[in-house]
Amino acid sequence: MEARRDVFQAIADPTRREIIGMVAHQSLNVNSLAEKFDVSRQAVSLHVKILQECGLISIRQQGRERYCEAKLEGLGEVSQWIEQYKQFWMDKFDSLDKYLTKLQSEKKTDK
Amino acid sequence: MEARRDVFQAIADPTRREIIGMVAHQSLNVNSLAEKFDVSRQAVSLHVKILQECGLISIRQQGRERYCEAKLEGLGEVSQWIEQYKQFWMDKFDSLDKYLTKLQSEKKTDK
DNA sequence: TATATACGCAAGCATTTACTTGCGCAATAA
DNA sequence: TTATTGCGCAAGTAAATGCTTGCGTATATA
Repeated sequence: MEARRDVFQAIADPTRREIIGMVAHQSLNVNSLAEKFDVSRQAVSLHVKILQECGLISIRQQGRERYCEAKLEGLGEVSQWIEQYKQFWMDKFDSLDKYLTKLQSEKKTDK
Repeated sequence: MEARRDVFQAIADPTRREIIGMVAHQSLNVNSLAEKFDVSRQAVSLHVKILQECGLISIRQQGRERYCEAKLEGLGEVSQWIEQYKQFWMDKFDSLDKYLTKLQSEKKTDK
């Protein structure tokens, strides 16, 4: 698990996306983050490390605790990539809202 | 290689992102797509299959050829996910342009 | 100072991934 | 009809991924 990962890879994992979501609202140290998941602290710790390496979060050491803070700008690369295609499909739907509504109704099958 | 993949996973692979990029401009059959890459036709064929399963491209069978057409709406899920965080970091940069410029200069180290 | 807490490092393991090669089959061209 | 071409379906393989279980080490707390 030592390959150089990029942001696209980082957000491919649902657990990591969740971590980003949680940290986006408030900084959390590794342990309290780990408590929210079913996997071990180690597993979460590793996800955190990966996210950090990709520049999606930063760590603020405070005593023996390490607080994770979201660096959402790191998503810019993905945003940019998506953006270039957005217009292509937006035309077909006239408006984003229309599209989102559609997406929402399709998503009802998930989870 | 049989797990149910989602869109985030699909675009995590650079080859698949390239395929999307190519197909976004014009439909291409599997073989002409494969010619553009260093990997075997089979490998590309598999990527195509994955992209299709994730709803990012659709296949139009025409004789013995299978044309891949981009279904960029499939990126909506990712777009939506990114969008929710975009405001968070946009504030810090005032404008998208400013941000993109920054990203660009950082990217000079890549490839 | 002794003990508990927060974490990272590292080794081990089952899957998944990305590819490859070989084979078979239907559609087209000779 | 007989090659040839386009492509999917395995089967096999090396590497990557996600996770776990020890173990070690600072930093707090009793």
